[in-house]
Amino acid sequence: MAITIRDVAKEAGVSAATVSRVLNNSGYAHEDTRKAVLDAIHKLNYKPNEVARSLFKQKSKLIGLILPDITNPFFPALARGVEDQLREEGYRLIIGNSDEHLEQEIDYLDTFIQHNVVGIIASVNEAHSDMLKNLNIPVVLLDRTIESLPAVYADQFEGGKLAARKIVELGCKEITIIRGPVEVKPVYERFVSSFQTLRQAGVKINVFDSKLSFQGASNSVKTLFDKYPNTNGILACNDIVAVAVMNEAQRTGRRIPEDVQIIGFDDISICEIVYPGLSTIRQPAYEMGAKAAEIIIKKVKQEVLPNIHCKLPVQFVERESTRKVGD
Amino acid sequence: MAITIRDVAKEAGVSAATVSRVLNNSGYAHEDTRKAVLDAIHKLNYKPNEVARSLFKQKSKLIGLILPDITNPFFPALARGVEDQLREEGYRLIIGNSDEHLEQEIDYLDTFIQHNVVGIIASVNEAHSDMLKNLNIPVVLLDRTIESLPAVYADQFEGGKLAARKIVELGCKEITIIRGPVEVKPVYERFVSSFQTLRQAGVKINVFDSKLSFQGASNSVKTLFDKYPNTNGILACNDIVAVAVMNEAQRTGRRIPEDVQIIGFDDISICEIVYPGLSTIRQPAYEMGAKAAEIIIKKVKQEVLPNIHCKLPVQFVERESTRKVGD
DNA sequence: GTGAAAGCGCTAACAT
DNA sequence: ATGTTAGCGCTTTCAC
Repeated sequence: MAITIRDVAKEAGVSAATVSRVLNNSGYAHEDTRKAVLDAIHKLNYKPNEVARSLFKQKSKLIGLILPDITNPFFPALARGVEDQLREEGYRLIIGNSDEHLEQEIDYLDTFIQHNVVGIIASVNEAHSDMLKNLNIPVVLLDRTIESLPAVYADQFEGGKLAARKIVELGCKEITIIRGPVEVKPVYERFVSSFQTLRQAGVKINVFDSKLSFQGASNSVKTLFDKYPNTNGILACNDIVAVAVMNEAQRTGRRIPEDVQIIGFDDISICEIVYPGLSTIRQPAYEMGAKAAEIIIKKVKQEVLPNIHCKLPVQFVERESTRKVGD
Repeated sequence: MAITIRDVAKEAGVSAATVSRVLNNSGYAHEDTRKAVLDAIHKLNYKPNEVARSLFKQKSKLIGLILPDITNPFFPALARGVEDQLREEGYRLIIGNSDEHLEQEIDYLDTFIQHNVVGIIASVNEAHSDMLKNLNIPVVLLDRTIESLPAVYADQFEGGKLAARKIVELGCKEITIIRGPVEVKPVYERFVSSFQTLRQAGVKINVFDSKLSFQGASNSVKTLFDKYPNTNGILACNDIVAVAVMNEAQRTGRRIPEDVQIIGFDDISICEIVYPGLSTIRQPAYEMGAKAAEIIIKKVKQEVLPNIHCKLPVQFVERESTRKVGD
């Protein structure tokens, strides 16, 4: 059917082993044979069968990626970072959405292993991470992390603090923190950090709960201003929720930022195109993905690193949903 | 290292061939041996090596998916549809973003083949589709399609017409169509259809160009109202552009929908959370992905279908960026 | 009904 | 410097 290494061997008048050697730059090969082989490869447009390679070597060029839900714009940004970095090194990505279901995570993990993936990058909740520890291939956690495994993530405490500080500096007196699901660690951390910071600042604090998804956020947020009509500063757990809040604010006749200031979290692309532009805490999602890919590649290449925890910096991105009172 | 079929065979006191038979429900197996084998499998937690299977059978359980850019929210919706449908049947997804670069598409295609994928789902521009025709595995085009290959897509002409009709019905007299890149076929088609429909309606038509991406749309759109200050109805080539336009409209002091009405295209999640909510032409992205997956599976199973072109319906989703004048 | 043997395409000893 | 051989884990004839 397809062209095999034997076809190339025949064409070049050598053995399959020789072709393999020039292909992999392993062992000796006379310059002339080398040329002949390369010519044959070119002529037949031969592409080695990765499956056969994988079977023999017990390792593929595949990396498994498990994400909660690619439909949430933060994750595609991570995924692109991973993919672009991986491609450079000849690796490919098998991707799986878990929808936060343990069962699906396990399912994907199993099939990743069955496909001889050489490494796994995953974003899972703490409670789900057990099976990741017993894998005998490298694992790097991304965004959602746990202590005992290598990880790449953004500085949630700093982010939470930054957001809180800003909203206080901006002059808000009654601040509502919108807390996402507490099972999602980074989201919980930013909440805690914001809360503590606000506490110290001595402002009035409200806590309001919301889902993270589009649908969920939109619903959750509807009662926000009924419950806290006088809130003039809002810290949202992510940008989606923040945009939903902006919507609700405007719907109830509030001006942004004059009446309510809003700060999001993540800096997904939407922030820049909504009106008014959404001020937010930027997580370098793409870079996080790329970093995770870089680490996994190093591990695959046996460069044994310590249990590395790579914390990337966040930053406040100022747009129009915030403005210093009096400016 | 990992548990192989031989381990199971030993455990069950049978040969590997027998294990294989019960595993695949092929050939005979005495009920008792069957049970013994199943027990052994369970006891050892054996999972067959898909790579070995793939090598022997010359076909894997992998499907390749090529998308322009997963960072554009329309595509994750497609991808989820594909993935969810595929998972049900035990298939897994290798995913690649092409960024519309022919080179990257070819690159991914090559490595898909090298990994023995059994089918490919792709969203590529017409000019890039040549190499897809010469593959000897099933291909289904998704969203961006060409005549000569099986395809799943939404009815762009109907969508374009619908949008145009609506904006006229709504009472707009000077309508601006924002045209995306003409190389992107569905985008071009909806433009043509809108344009024709508007033509027949005898309203004043402006045509304005924009990129499709967040960044691109945001920039492109900045001069829109300088150029057409009196436009009171806008047909955007996609929702991202539409939101960027809403931004620009509000920035220039226009009220939506009182001063300008805006209709987007796609119905991505953002539409629902922005303020005001964006009226749009809905493409059933998730269903499109699922349908493409369904077709590719059928083809993989040799159910030879004709060169199927599956056109899914679009619909107008009314939100707050449009309102009948006088209402 | 079950086992032995061959082979998918490749690579890594081991010979030569 | 190159070829021969064996084997990665699986499935499928083909004997029995």
